Amino acid sequence: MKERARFAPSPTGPLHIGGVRTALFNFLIAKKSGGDFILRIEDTDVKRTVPGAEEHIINSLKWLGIEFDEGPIRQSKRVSLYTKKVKELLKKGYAYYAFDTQSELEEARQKHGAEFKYNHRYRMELFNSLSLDEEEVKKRLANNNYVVRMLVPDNEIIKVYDEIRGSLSFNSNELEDKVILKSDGMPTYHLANVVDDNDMKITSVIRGEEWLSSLPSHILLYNYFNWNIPKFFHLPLILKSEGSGKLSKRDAEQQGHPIFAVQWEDSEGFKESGFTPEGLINYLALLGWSGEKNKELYSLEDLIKYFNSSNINKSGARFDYKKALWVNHLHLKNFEANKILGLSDNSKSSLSKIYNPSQIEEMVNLIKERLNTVKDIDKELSVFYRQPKEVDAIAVEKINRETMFKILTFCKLNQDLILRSTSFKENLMKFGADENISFGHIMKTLRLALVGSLSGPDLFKIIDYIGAEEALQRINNLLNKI
RNA sequence: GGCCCGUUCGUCUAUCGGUUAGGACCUCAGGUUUUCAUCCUGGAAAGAGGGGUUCGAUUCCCCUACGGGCUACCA
Repeated sequence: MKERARFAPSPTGPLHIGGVRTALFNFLIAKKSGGDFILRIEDTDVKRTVPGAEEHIINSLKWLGIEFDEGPIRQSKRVSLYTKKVKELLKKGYAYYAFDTQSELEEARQKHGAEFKYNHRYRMELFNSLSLDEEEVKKRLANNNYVVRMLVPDNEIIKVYDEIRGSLSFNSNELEDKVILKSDGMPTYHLANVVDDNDMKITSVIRGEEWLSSLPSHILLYNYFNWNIPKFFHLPLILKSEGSGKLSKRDAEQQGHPIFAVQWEDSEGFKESGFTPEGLINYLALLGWSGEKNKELYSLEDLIKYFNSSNINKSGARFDYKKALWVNHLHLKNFEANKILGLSDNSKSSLSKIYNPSQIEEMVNLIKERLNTVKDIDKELSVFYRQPKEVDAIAVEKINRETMFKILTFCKLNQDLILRSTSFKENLMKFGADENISFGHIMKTLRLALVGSLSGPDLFKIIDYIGAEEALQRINNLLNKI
């Protein structure tokens, strides 16, 4: 069966990785069946709508390659549909008007304590079209300041089924007569969500676990409308990496990792931190889902192929930045040289000024396996087109200046050795033996001269690419510094 | 507080009643390497607790504990 799934964020803030994972699972379930993935913007809360948030959500999905087949569909443009449906419920007696002010509700909560619920137990004590006489209702309705609440039956067992958790049941006494139409004329999530999912023929509702407790209310609504009930998947939450609770922007910042897919205001996203969409998606898929045995590397296509909703986990998963980086590394080192180059305009243009395409490809292949993030690309490739800006001072001290001086001077005085690079290594070894200097120190010194630090790809290959003259110049530079 | 969901190495997870409880990240020890990284080998590391059911429970049931979510005219 072809599934229709939707990602339905509200534009009250930027898209964080919890949302990304929800979007991803929706996308995967839809695509796995050859069906459609829809983006619906749930902008029914006018006050909380954040300018730019919708754009951020769309840009994030675009960067990630999670393409939607329909949308974005904005709920704010569909208000007449919702009011129509509310009228239907009103007419059938499944909903009623309520006039209670905030302070009246507050008073009731004070009076009855934590157990207060706007349902059969207290609704007749409050101000609504069920408790008030017809005259009064008419009068209050004329003021145009009311909400509509759904009528929850008293003491009924509501059975629901969640694809991840199995069958669940709730007693309707625990439910509230939830507001479905607000006094500003906008629907609440509960109503708009059910109406839209039905209207858009959504077959699988895949959302975060925070919605599980309102599922029975939604089921009630489906029944009131006499609609088919879709499949529900309530995804486990992504928890903060340390401490308790679900991941938030604050914790992410405290623990030193991004939380948004792409940059939002002054907060760097995964993109800016050097993640590839492939890496982020792969890691997020593994957070709450287990794939093939012993398979850790998945492209988006792989995920579509292997995804199996029965392997979605039940419990919340802690976000582990180190593992996320490792997964990202896995992708980066498997990328084609050209793709890696495409991720860094800076290196691409700098290299192409000096080298031919096949040389560049070899260089990229040389540094590929050293990459954890996209940022590392420049770091690793820069030795090929730029002299080191500064030299690792601690390393210099470790090796000992005098020794370094000897080594560098030897290179300077024997330039022809470098120019005839085939025997360079042998000569260096011989020099080391004569002067009683370890080969390790010689190599480290040369590396400091050429790269500026102690890490990097094969030294002799670097010399091959940058050429003897450039190498000598860098050796001279260091000689002048120490 | 109430309702709901969950609980296997530090972390992500495998196991669909019988396993030396497997893998990955992290970590530690070796090896390869001119360094770092990669890579390879190996080690340490787990069934929350208590009751049942069963010949046999990590697995099924119950209780407790702990964790999470919800408890708005927010989504």
